[in-house]
Amino acid sequence: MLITIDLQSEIPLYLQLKTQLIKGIATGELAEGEPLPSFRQLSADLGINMLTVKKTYDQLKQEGYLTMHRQKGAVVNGQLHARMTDQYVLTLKQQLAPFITEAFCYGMKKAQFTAICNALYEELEEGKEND
Amino acid sequence: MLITIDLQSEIPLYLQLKTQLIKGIATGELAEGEPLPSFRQLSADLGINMLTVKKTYDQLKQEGYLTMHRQKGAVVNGQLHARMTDQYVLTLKQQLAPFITEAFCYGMKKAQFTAICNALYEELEEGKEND
DNA sequence: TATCTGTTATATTAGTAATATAACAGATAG
DNA sequence: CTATCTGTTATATTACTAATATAACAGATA
Repeated sequence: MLITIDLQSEIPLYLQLKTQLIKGIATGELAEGEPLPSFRQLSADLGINMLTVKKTYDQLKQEGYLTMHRQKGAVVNGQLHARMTDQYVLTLKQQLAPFITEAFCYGMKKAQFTAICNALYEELEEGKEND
Repeated sequence: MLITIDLQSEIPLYLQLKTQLIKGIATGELAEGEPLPSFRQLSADLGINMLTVKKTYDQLKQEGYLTMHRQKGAVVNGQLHARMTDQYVLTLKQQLAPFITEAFCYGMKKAQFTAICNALYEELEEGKEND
C-alpha cells in the first residue's frame, strides 16, 4: 500500500498516516488479519520518527482498528461494525455540524452537500469490490 | 445571542466561539449588518482573554463572515454565498473524507450518514425561517 | 548468538493556545 | 476639551502538543 507524507502540511504527520491507514482498511486494501509494517520499517520508509508511527498505531489500536500480536506485530481487526455505538453517532454529529453550518452559510444546498458525501461513500464501496 | 464556553473541553476556546458565531450567522440570529459585541465586552462576559476573542474575529473576517467597521466594530457580512468557490468545495471534500471513511469502517450505511447530514441541514433551515 | 520486533524512558526543539499587561490612535459622549 | 470606549499592536510568560534523537530492555526468530 502506497503511503505519502507531506512534511509541509499543517496536518500532523501521525494524522496523515492515520487517515491513510484507515482508508486502506475501509477499501480492504489492508485486509482483516493482515499485519502492518513494523514501526522501524515504516518510519524508515516514510522518513519520520519511529515514535510518530507508534503514536498512530496506538490510536488505531485504541479505536479498534488494530490488535497487537506477539508474532505478527500490528494486525487489522475484523468486527469493526460492532463499534458503531450511539455515542459514536452522537460524536459524529457534533463533528459534522461545523462543516454543515459553514456550507449552509456559503449557500451550498442540501442536495449538493449530500451529493459530495455520496460520492465519497461510493468511492469506498467501489474500492471494496475490487479485491 | 447566548454563547457558552467550556474551559474543560479539548476544543480550543477560539474555535468554540467561532463555531457558535457562525451558527448564529447561519440561522440569522446574527443578521446582516448587525454589529457583534466588542472584544472587551465579549471577553469579559465569557471570562476569557481579549486576544482570544480577537483571534476569533480575525479568522471570521478572513473567511468573509465579518467586516471591521470604524464605528460599529465587527459587522456581519452579506453576500456570503459568493464565497462558495471550487476551491472551497475541494477543501470541504478533503475535510469530510476522513469522517466518511471512519463511518464506513464502522458499518454505517450511506443512507444513515445522509440522514444525519440532512437533519443538521434542516435544523439550520428551520432556524432561518423563525426570524 | 545475532537480529528483528514492540515497548519504555529521557531529553530537546518547535509551534500553538491562552494568558497578563501595557500602550497607542481613532471615535464618541458629556 | 476631556474622559472613555473602541480596535490594534507589542512583549512576555505558561502550558500543551507534535516531532525528533537516542538509548535501553525483553520477547520472538532465523
